[in-house]
Amino acid sequence: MLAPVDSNSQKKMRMPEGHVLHRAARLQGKRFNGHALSVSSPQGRFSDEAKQLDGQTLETIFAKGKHIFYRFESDDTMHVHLGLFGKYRLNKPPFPEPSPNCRVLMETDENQLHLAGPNQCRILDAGEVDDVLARLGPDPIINASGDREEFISRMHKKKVPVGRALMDQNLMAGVGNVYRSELLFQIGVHPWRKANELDPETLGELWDQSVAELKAGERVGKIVTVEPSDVGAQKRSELTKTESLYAYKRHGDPCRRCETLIRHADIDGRNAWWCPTCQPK
DNA sequence: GTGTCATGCGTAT
DNA sequence: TACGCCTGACACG
Repeated sequence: MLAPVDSNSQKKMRMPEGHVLHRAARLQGKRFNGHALSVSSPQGRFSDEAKQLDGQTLETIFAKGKHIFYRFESDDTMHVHLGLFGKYRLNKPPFPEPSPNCRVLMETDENQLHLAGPNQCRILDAGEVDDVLARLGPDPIINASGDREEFISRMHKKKVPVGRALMDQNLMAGVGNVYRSELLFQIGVHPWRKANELDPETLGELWDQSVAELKAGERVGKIVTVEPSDVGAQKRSELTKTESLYAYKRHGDPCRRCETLIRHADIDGRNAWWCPTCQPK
């Protein structure tokens, strides 16, 4: 079981939009599903709950939107929402010391999961899990049968800017501030266009683009929306860090397609970015 | 060292 | 609309 020192990679997962949680569920599930876990809370804020879970077998990990659920053999389910700051680390032996703010530490002999800074971390029963899931709109990474139509239907009733609607987790679960700007750029829609004034084809295109981009983000572990040809590259893997996005945080920089300067403005307290030429009002 | 900002969201006013 | 909550990176003096 001895591992070379440099293989103890601390896989930090950032950017807590939906793709991060689905990726976390997949990667963590491979390591922990079906195992009896040692569970503790070095920080102390989850101590009672950790005792309740300690020694139980984890049955499954699943995600919807930005929420992730760990169902144990007792049917107790740990529910985590990372918020802005929450971070996971997956460690291999020899395990590092947990940081003082480590809310939850889950271990087998082979793997350690370190969770710090979550917005929410609590144990739910089956009914409470259903309540959380029911609050969430269709998730493009799950993309279940009928979700596309459901999304179009929900959006079509909203007389609010589409830039606001996209952040409403009840309309579509998993999109955050980065994907909001990127998806609207990709389909050429200005963030202030009213959701209910977009035609069904455009809303369908928005759903399809969300499916494609969030699934790609889940696979790669980061948000990369730029088509390589728009920056003179051959494939996405050749893009540098600063080349990966079209609009997000690029105000004052030229659009990658038309060179118009990217603009930004506050929508409900969060910045949104767009190209005034590619996304006409 | 201090202040600010951030890829989120719930509650109070 | 404001605030509180969770934390870390960065700019600034």
